[in-house]
Amino acid sequence: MRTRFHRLKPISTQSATTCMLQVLRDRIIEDMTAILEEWGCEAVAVANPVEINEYTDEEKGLVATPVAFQLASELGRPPADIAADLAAAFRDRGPIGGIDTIETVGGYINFHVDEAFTTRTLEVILEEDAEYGVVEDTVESALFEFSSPNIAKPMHIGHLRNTVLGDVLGNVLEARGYDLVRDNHIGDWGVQFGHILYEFEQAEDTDRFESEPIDYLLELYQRYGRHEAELEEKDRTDDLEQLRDTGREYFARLEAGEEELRALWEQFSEASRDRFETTYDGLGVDFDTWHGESFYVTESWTSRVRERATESGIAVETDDGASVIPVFDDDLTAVEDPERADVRTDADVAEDDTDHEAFVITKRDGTTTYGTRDLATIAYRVEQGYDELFYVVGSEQREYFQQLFAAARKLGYTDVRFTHVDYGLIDLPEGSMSTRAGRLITAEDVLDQVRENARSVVEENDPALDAPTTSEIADGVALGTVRFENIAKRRTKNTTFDTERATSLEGDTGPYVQYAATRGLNILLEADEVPEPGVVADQPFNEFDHQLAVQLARYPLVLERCEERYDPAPLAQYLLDLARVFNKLYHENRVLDADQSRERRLALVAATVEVFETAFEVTGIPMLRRM
RNA sequence: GGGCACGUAGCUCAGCUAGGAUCAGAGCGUCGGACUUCUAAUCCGACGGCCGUGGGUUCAAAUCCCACCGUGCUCGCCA
Repeated sequence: MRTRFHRLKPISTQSATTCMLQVLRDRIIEDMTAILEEWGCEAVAVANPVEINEYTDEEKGLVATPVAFQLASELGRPPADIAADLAAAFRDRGPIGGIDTIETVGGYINFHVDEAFTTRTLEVILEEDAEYGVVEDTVESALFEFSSPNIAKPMHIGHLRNTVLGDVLGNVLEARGYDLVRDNHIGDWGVQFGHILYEFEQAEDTDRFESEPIDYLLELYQRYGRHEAELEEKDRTDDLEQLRDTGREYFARLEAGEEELRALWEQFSEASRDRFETTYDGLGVDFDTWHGESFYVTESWTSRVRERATESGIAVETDDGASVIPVFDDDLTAVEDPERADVRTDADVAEDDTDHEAFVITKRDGTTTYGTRDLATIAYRVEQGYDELFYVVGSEQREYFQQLFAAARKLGYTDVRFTHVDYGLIDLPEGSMSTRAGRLITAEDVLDQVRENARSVVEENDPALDAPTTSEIADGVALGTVRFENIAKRRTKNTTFDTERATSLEGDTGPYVQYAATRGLNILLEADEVPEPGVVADQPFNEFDHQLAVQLARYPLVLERCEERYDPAPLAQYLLDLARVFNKLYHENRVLDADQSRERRLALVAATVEVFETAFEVTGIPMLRRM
């Protein structure tokens, strides 16, 4: 699915991407620093002295600085005067490549880019090809955990968001120089499997597992929930405890390795993984490893961290035989950061101390908890030698992860960086999702609905199209819709799921962006060859051409911003902008039959398609030949 | 109650990290225009907002600080 429809030959290979805007900004800052030093005002230097505007016009420069305002009180002169002097000083220092004129408007100093900037931008994109915006030197090796569905349950729209967000963010980090191992940390262990195993043994309809394994397992899970609820409702407290004990006992037997239960569990696990594979195929998502939680139990990592905790004295045994690591409030400062984290390495808890939480690593029945397995996972990953561990997990687990990281530091895992990439919850109009209550929308349901919507649009637009092509386009549009939808919002936002909106193909959506890219691609396919920007640089560009070139220049900065925020949303927003600007150009300008600008515009369109393709690879949005 | 997020047009959201200049933006919805042209899944226009509230910092605040209000999540020997 990540095929590129065309590939432009690289003219030269470059090790690192060139961001024209970055080059300009750095140069201007350099000059400005020198000037301010001459003036004796270097102390005024501020965090962000030079701004890059998204658009350029007659008045505003693409690059500008309001630094004169900051100097005004220092120098006791009006900003406009200072700006004029500064601009003159800039001019005296000689020309800046890519900058044409330096003008002032009030206290602003505007740097207007020239044609050489535009040409160079196009050249860089066409030369660097798929490497445009990419940082090639490896900065860090990291384990990147995302998706992580639970077996015996279907993937729902929450997993969908996690999976797409995680996959795209992973791509962003790789483009920014991270060496990632993607791990699907399957939720395949815990007392809930004791519950399911118990219900399975009680059930008389177990033959249904063969034909519809996931639905059946889900039903068993819900059955247990109903049994609990019934007893609770009737206030049969003793029976309820009895049921819970039994569930715990089944899990304890599973964890102890009882063969019969283990064999059943294997079947559950395998059926679930098969189903997940299908969903991931449809989404175009891949993992390097699928170590589930069970892996760390089976491979004795849980025992190892327990021993380590006990021997080092950071864990204490409670009266009823459980083992806990006390995590104090003070332990939680900057736990993610290996440089700044500072935790207590004893477990001396005064009788009435309340400034700590007990992080349980052995329950009183001897079994592991989610936390035990996560610590074991950290132990394993640290031994693998990663610099950083990423966790793409919902924000509802924020406090938990703080405690987990603190516990890991106490265990002596002090060199690795932890990053919890949290994101807002998705709930339904009727309330929060509940698998147990059957209140959920599955990922497959959403995909199917979008495919159906897409198919009917394709059939309406192009009734003569053959069936396979229709499906191919519909699938491509559906994937583009779902992937875009799940990354376009800032990740910290909560969302109430709206089926109509989430499956819509109109407005600020994936198909809008795909359509623009497809139009561009078709212009290229009509043209026989793409000229070199430098050779045709004397052909005229109008404002639409220039706006588009400016958008293209921004791309590397957008990727950088995505990395800084650990959020692909800025990239999605950028794609909307790029598509808008391109659509406008498409409407206003002719390319193939332009009088004087044909070749230069072809280079511009080629660069645009290149950026679309590169960004599509990052976001996993398919590039379509037609739609 | 403590902690963490979020609060911008009727609705869904950008913009906030690094405060700047018509910076109040997009989409949906509503109304009205544009296909003999490289695909109209497009484009253009109109309508629509004291940027939750109140203070503060600053030459300058949607953006930073404080307080408050509202919403969500969280504080399990669940995951």
